[in-house]
Amino acid sequence: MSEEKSLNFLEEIIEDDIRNGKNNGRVLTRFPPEPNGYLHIGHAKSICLNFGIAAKYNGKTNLRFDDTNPTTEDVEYVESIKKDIQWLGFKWDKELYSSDYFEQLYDFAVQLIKQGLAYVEDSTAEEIATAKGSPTEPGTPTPSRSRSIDENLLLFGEMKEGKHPEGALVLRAKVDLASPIMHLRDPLMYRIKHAQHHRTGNQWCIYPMYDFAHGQSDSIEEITHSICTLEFVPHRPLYEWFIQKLSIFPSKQYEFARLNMNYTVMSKRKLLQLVNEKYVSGWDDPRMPTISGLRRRGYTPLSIRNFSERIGIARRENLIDLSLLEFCIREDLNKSAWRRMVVLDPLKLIINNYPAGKTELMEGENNPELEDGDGFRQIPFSSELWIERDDFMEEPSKKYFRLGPGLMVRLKHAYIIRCDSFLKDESGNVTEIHCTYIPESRSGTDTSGINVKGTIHWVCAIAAETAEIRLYDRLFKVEDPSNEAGDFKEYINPNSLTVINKAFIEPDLMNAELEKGYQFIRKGYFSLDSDSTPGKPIFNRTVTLKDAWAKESQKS
RNA sequence: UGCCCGAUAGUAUAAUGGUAGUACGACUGUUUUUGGUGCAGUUUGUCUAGGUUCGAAUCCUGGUCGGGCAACCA
Repeated sequence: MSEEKSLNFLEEIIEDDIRNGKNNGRVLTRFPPEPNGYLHIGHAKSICLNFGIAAKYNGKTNLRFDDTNPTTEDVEYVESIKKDIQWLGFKWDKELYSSDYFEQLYDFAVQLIKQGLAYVEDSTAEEIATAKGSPTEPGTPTPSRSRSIDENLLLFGEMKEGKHPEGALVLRAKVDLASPIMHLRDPLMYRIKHAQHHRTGNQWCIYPMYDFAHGQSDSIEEITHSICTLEFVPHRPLYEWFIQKLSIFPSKQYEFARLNMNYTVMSKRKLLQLVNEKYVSGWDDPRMPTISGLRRRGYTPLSIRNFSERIGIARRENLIDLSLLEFCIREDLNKSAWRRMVVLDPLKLIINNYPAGKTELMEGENNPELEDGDGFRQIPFSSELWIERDDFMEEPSKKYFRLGPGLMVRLKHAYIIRCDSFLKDESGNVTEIHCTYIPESRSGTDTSGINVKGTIHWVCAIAAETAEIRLYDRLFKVEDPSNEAGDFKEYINPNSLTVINKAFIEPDLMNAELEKGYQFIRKGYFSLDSDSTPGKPIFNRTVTLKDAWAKESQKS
């Protein structure tokens, strides 16, 4: 029937597991964000993967907040993360928190101490680091390593009870200080933090490290396939070590390459800097690669899901072209966005032979891609119009299909006109152009027999409303700002935002709705910004249309 | 210089020992009342040197290149 689509390597693993009856064919994944920032397009890839792959194999996905570091986390982030996942169109099975397991994790730690596999360390962070050795030299034991089990139990209990200041003691796993895998050189399991946790408050003053929380949480939930990004590959031996020593459910970790995209940054640390240092207006600034930023910019959930599908899943490092994301949103919006006419850079056009004061209503389909145009709207027309300044050239080149002295164009949804003359101000700028219209050329009932090459958009000067338009360009001037010398912020594109205070919009756009895409004909896709107030719409440009003319004219 | 990943067109991603394909990009033509869309087509690739094999992108060995690992972050 349908074309067999090739599987990515994770799907192959899962199909293999199902064939072999592993976990009785059960598939349970999890999406485990730390609530210390907003989700970005890279997380969207992971969300689509985790939720998508589970759904494909009749499994489920838990949402688990990996909240083991109270000093960086906040409920604001928890709420934004939940909203973004739902907006993308996914439903989690259980909403869970690593902090739900603090008691259980503590018991696990006690168990390991009793097994002689964990000890309380009293060296400083620097001393610990030094004693770990280097990749080419083995580490050396600290005096704490030989502490008795009873003393370890006593001290760990004291840590929990808050008898020690931050930094005084940590709990370490006793693995192998000579391991060629640095991660196995007695990693930290617990540290003291006298901090307020966003869920457990002051109940705890010791917090498990990632390595002692993540795998165990997976295991407690009986996650079958714990999918994470490549930077966790070195953690896998430890992940397995803890599970084995604790004799708990053997969740398995698999890694794929995280998404990198050119002309932006994708680390929460850097995104946080952009927000805190006011390079952008917030996490949802339309220039941000965050899901909330893309939403505000006008991206649709479908476009992001399609994007995630197209970029694929592999273990190779990648740098995806922004143009692919743009293709995905154009593809979706072309099929769904209502067409409207807006003049961004206005020039007055007067039709000399059209009766002054007369108005007509022209009819325009909402979307020519859809059946019956997806309905129609009325567009007022009169003898005075606004057209785009770059749709007129005083001395047009050969390939220019628009207006110039003596040239004819079609006014979209209206008449064919011919340019007769134009006016200039004292500094040489064109201020007004005068035309003649062909009465029998009206759209739909054209009997003029005239063919013109160009069609331009316009807005009736009498009926026009106005709006603020925000145009966005890539946030960075270079493809990979993190890879450049110096601070990545030096490479921010100073022209990433252009504000047009007063654009002329056709009246129907006063009814524009949030999170609905509009195509401003010949200009791009736009959506209403949440800063809009009644009677004062603000539009964000989601993405331009492909513009073959811009390329053509750049050549010369 | 210890350990671990990885390497297929500009960018991604398939081919699971048997014709190197697909998408985006680029380019050409065509349609079009959006220089948009659609349609048709062109272009460019298996890191390298050996080996195994009738046959290698795929398996083996060496090399090269790229990335990661020594946070009281996740």
